[in-house]
Amino acid sequence: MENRRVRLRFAPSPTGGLHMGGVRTALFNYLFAKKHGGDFILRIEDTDQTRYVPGAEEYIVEALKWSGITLDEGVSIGGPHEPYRQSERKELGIYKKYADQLIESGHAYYAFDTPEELDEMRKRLEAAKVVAPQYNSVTRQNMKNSVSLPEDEVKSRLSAGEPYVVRLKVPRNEEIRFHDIIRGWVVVNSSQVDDKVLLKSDGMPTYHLAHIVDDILMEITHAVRGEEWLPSAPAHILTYRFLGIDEETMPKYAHLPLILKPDGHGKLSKRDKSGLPMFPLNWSDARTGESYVGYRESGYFPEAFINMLALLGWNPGTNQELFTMDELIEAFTFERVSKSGARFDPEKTKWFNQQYLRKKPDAELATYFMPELETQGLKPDVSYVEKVCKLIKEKAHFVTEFWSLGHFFFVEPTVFDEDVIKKRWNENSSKFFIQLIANFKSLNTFTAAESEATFKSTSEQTGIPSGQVMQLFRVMISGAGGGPVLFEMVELLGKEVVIKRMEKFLGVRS
RNA sequence: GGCCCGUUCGUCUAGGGGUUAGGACGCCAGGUUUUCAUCCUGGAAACAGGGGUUCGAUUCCCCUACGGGCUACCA
Repeated sequence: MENRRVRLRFAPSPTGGLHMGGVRTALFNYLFAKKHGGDFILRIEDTDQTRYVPGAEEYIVEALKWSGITLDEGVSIGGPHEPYRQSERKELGIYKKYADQLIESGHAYYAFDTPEELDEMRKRLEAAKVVAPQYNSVTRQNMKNSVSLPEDEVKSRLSAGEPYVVRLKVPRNEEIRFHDIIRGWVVVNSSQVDDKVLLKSDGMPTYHLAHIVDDILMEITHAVRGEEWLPSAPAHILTYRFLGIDEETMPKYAHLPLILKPDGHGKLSKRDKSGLPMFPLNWSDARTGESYVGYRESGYFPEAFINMLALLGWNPGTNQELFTMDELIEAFTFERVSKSGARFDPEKTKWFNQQYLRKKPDAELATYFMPELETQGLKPDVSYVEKVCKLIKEKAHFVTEFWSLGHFFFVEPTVFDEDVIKKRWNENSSKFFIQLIANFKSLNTFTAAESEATFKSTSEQTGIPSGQVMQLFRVMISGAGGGPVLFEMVELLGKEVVIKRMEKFLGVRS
């Protein structure tokens, strides 16, 4: 074990868009693999034909790519353990072979019960107030399977082609102990574990068999998954044992705490009242026709999204909160993953994005802003857009806010903040601004410092305090009462534009 | 119902037998920016409850409560 290459997999089932909880699971797998110089693998667990959703697999691949989680092996890129899709592996007879092995060694058995009979059994047990109504070492005796039925009947049913499932033969009363990297020792009595279906009647394996077989074959060293798997982990441990795989060789398990809804109760669902995206990318479900917004389309940077996710249920033990992917890889350990579920905070999520927005070079920001400007029918000079970005990025949380924050850098404002005008405008105002226009006109250069100095001197000259007119000035040239640093904004707009807007405003108002 | 997992400010969390229980988001106040935002400073804000163990428990143990998960031929 110690000298084996570290290999982790993310193994989602393509039953819909990958939601953010899934991305976090992928991320923790990825971080650990990379920290230990190992491999990160994407395997698709599409063993449930009835829940397959077209496009889901492609979505998963794209979402991981956008998130900056790169694959070493798996669906979409291939690798030495192909195929990476369980439906295809099933065709190879891989799972059947292991199921047969378990039957031969007496650790699994055939069961011929119909869904109706199973249903009936559960109802009967419930009516009898049985504490744990399940298919297990006790109840299997009364069902139709190769444990309860005479051998020749089993043979004839089998040869008649009667549908069957293969079930794990869980022992009666045995203590199952296993070590979880996050939770420590977990002890469960085998009487709490039911005889899980390993192979379904359509020949497909269930998750319980498939993930184990594939983890063995793909030489997975650590199985990291959500807490919802904790109750079935004892069955998985048992299966490894029955397959003759010792504790040292089987993957180490780590069960991650769940991500909880930002408001209300329960684990994260597909849609949330908070209005925050639950998916990394936009997702429209071909099956249900429903669509969901993504973080990407809502203007989040993948770095911010990942950073936020990483800190949900994990912390570095220091005060550092902003991490690049490389820093996360460096700092990540399972010991610092918390045991309790984490509810995520929409406000903090926005804050992360803001932090990244500020760090981005203006030139990069401009490339994000440019397409928006083009859809507005504008063809501005790139260097001008960069300067605009420099000024407005301090005000924004998202690039998607740039247009509403900075449209006046490109087009004349048409709406003006009437509240500010009502509050500040008086009989002195036009006097001040007429003088200001005259003073501006005499300026040869129009830097922020010069326009500001001129503004002040005009205030002295007219005896009108600048506090009374400054915000009005802002409204005149931008329409809004708030915005970027005023005189920087003035410089960028330029003398001609500023004067023109002031004159126009005064013309209309007075 | 049963089983499993969990429980530190509103939220994410650090800490750990003796601490002024630390940080971040958000919130509030003051300062800067003669405006807004930014920024700076400060503030309010937490160990679920009850029993033990101990000189001393938020920290260790037990119980209760609460929260979450699972309880399919779904993953």
